[in-house]
Amino acid sequence: MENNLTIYNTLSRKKEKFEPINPPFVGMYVCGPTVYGDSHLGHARPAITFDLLFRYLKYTGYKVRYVRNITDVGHLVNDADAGEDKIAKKAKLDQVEPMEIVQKYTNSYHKNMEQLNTLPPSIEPHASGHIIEQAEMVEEIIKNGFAYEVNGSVYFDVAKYSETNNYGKLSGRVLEDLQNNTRELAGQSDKKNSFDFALWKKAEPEHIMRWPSKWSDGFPGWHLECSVMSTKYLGDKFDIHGGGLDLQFPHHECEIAQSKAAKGEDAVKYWMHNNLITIDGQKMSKSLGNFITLDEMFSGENKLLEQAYSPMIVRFFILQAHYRSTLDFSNKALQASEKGYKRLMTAIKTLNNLKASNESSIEVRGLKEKFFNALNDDLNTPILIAHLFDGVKMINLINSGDETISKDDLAFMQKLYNDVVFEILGLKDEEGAGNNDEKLSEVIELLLKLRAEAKKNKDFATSDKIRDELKEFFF
RNA sequence: GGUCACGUGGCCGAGUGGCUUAGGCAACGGUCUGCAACACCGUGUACAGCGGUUCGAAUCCGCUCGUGACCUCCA
Repeated sequence: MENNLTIYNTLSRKKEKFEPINPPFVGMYVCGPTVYGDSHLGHARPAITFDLLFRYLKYTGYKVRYVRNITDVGHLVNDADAGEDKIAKKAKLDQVEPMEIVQKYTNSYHKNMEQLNTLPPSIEPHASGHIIEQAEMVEEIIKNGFAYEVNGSVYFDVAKYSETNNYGKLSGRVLEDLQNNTRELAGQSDKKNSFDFALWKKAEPEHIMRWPSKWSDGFPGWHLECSVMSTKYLGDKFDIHGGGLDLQFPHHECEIAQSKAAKGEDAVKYWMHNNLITIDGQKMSKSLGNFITLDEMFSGENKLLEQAYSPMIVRFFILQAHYRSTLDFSNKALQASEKGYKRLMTAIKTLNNLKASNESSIEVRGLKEKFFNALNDDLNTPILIAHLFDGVKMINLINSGDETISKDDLAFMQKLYNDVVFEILGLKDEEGAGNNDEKLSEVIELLLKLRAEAKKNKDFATSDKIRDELKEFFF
């Protein structure tokens, strides 16, 4: 499969040519959500970034298996050693079964992701469905001498691992620094070193989510599920592992260590990290409480929001920034995206109705190369979108009669825009007030037709009435 | 405190040595329109500060200031 894609590999801190291990197949694993709350704007970013990559690789012709997990075994609320299960905590509050929480928020995550027009992953494994495999990996790691058991819990021995491996190579951390800087946690710790991390945790009596194992009734460590489920479905070596920048350390660093300790070789070829969405320059996150849920974005029901922003506006907003840059949320920025997005959609409609001439007075073929060069440069969607607007200008000039386009060139443009905007960028036209009620939009069409007729007959009273009343209903 | 990023015009946001006046939004001027909205065309302002390297730096190096991320569950 031919491609000129380069992607930034966090491991090497450089852009590298993308060469699959096993073409035409591509294996891609992305860290999914912990399902204990509504998904927020921050969740949209990796979902859209890697949806774009998924779409583009498929468009190029690769057979892509995209795995994105659901974390539902409940990780700890606060610190590693003496916390409460996050999901169990929420369950107690709501007086429901933990798995009910899991189901509820998995459903809402799916709904939001569909609204954002992200394609469902090929496989969406749940951590709770892979307890046995996780226990097996713990055993492998113990057998290979990189883990130790204390009081029913099993910890990864980072110091031992570091004798023969470079712990910290992904995040650029140095073990000595970690030793000096890791905060002393309150309470006793069974760990040999503060930087060791749990592979299996013995559950305290009040801990609801628990599974039996040879070490204790407990639950798997937080980094283990990704190591296990990625290699289970993509093989011991696979192409791409993605996730948010905040997962780089310790989560992904630990994954690397676990996989290497268990299998003897690195599992991942390209590590990709999307940057965070900020609000007033600060990271938007659950712990800071400054997040806006996607449902709120779409409905406008949040104090920070001046209006509702439809899923495609959010998608376009995110695509207008490069995935490795921070993206600052503001109403102004969203509103700008809304206008830009509508302008693009209008132009595409115009393009589809354009009349061809005998020959083209402008050069349109060069656009394609510009579009794909941008995409190939580490998915530089802001540049791609800038070039899309170059084409928008051409389309409008042709439409106004200032330029002409040949039949072949027109067909070329139509296919190009359709492929790039809808298939690859995953945008879609949301006309009809975001309602997919076809009957309703037909009725509106009818009203608009009536208004046009009234205007034609200089019956402005009627036409203005239709306009104003429709406005009342937000159209 | 340690490690690592970043600082571009009114706002968002690309660009990493020499014509990209990137692009979007806003602003301004115009076209269209019964008025308006929409749509379309055209126009301006920039590279945090200081110093250095270079024929030439927004782009490389150093320092200063500012902001942020990670070091603890987090996308």
